[in-house]
Amino acid sequence: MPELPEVQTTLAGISPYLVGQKIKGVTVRVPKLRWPIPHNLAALLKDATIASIARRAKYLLFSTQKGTLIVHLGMSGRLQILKAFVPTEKHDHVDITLKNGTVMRYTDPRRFGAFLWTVNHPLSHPLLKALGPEPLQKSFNGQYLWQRATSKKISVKVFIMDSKVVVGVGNIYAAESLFDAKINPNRPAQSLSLDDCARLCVSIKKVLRAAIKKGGTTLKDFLGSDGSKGYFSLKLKVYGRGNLPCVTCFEALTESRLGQRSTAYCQHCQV
DNA sequence: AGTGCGGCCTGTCCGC
DNA sequence: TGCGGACAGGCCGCAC
Repeated sequence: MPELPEVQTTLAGISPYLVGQKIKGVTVRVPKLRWPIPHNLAALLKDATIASIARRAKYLLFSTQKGTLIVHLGMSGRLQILKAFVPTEKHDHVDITLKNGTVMRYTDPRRFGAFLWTVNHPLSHPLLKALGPEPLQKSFNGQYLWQRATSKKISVKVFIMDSKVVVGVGNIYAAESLFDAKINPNRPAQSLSLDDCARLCVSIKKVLRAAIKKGGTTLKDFLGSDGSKGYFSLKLKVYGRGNLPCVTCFEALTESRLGQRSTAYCQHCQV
């Protein structure tokens, strides 16, 4: 499931093949994603040149002179670059074909992803305008997090997964970051000290950077944008390891649910 | 305003 | 072997 590191990896994987290229045509086979793909997307993109591709949170922004294509990979979405003909399979919903013959193919079994179009500045789009800071930028720091946590009764795990607080921290990385910072995920956000918040910020940045470096944590749904099998070996310390021994103290990890999400942590190490 | 949760989907795994 | 149900998950949007 693409989290921020996977989206970043996808961006890096597809950019060299797409930026500066002119679009020959777009085929939409299944328009029913999280929201319907605009019915005229093919007409909008035909003959457009992809000037640049950027990432904001988990959204990919394809800029053209006509407007911006906003893509979200949802839970199971994947973008691949095809340099030769490959027959479509069941969940291949969109092809964007370039004049040079290269195809960017979107595959998404669960169809939680999105293809949207805007002629305005993409960051002013309703889905993007209220987003919190990027986790890797300097303004995301202990002071900021501590201020935002004031009077917040929700658990710190749910808090850091709120995209209005900080973007790109999904369930896996929230659990891993809290373990790294030695903070119990059940603690109310407002109970965190400034020092806790500073440690947590450092841990979030550390965990995300490590994952980006490894090319993203790769679960079964993800393939690299070049189509190669991408089982990267990022070792998760708590996520999915309920009842297994803590890597630090060897006590059994606790697994519970927080905000309808499975949460694993060490009751001994995380205070 | 802050919080909690339903819904969107399909593949996989479990128990009967 | 087949089948129903639980579960996984990002994130919007609604209800309290």
